[in-house]
Amino acid sequence: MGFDYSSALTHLMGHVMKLYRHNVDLLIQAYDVYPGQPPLLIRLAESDGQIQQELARKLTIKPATMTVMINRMVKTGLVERRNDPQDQRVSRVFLTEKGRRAEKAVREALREIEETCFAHFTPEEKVLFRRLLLQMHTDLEELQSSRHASAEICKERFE
Amino acid sequence: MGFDYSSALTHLMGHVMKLYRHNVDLLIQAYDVYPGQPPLLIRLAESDGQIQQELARKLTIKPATMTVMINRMVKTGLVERRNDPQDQRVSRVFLTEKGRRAEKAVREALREIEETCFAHFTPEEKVLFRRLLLQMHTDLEELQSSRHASAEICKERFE
DNA sequence: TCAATTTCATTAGTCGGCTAAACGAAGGGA
DNA sequence: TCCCTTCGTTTAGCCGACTAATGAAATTGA
Repeated sequence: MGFDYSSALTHLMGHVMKLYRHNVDLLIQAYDVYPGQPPLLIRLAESDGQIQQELARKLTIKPATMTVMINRMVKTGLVERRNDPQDQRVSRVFLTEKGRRAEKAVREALREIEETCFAHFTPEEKVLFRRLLLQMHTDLEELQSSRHASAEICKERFE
Repeated sequence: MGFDYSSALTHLMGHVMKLYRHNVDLLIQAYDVYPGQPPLLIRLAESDGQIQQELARKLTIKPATMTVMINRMVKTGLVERRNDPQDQRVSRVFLTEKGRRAEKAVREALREIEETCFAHFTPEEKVLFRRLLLQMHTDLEELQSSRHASAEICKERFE
């Protein structure tokens, strides 16, 4: 009973993340970059010509999502696909010149927003904040895998 | 330059929120409830028969999004629309019996996950965590409105 | 060598969010 | 009264994420 969702910390956290994303959007749309694309641009700038599966793994999204995202970014001219002569299954993704320029601007925008977000945090608070987030992450993964495990047991029972 | 997006706190925070949402999904899908719907169910349980605009305001989503969400929930039998005899423009939204049962289960699931998230936080850490999130929220809103203001000035200059 | 399996990518269909434009009802002013 | 505006909702179309099913190339094994 007495669980007040409105005052939950996760609720507040989701709210802040939404506001964060909105701020990012406002700053990047001038470069033909859409909200989900900054991480991909940044990963490509770190290492051009990666294959889609690897990129999907790094962004923690599914390969199918990556395919669609890249299609759109090809259309807006930020990236291009090239076939790998060694393996015809894979396609390697490269930044175009426009993509390279966009990446610089977008990373600068992210830096600026990051700075704003934590402008009033003391160094100790930032360290603590990170530790708390990592703690949440650990416990959520634990919860997920424990549920997964019990589902497996259920499955076994029916086989 | 030296902005390493991968080690940004916002990046970590987004990652944790994604994991959170995934955990929620796993627990609620048994009740025909989809990821965005729990907040709506909970708001309706607090006060049945609200109009869509009011609900959209409370969930901080756009009325158009609310229309589509409610269409789906009507289809899965969680809620129903009724016309307001006083004002033919609005439609009031009510929980069905199934919706009421789902709301109870979903809120319990959210409570459980919330508990897991913060199981290893001391009371002081929870208080601090909330304060830090609110600080971020304040600064992000400030950033957004300042940019809005400068955009207005730009606009004026061209008129 | 050739069939079976694995692997990477794509397509189709769904949900959640948005904007822009349209539509219908309610209200207000001349 | 009638037109104009405002207001709530809806529709269409886009991006981001997912799953499930399919396609096509590479690899494995008999």
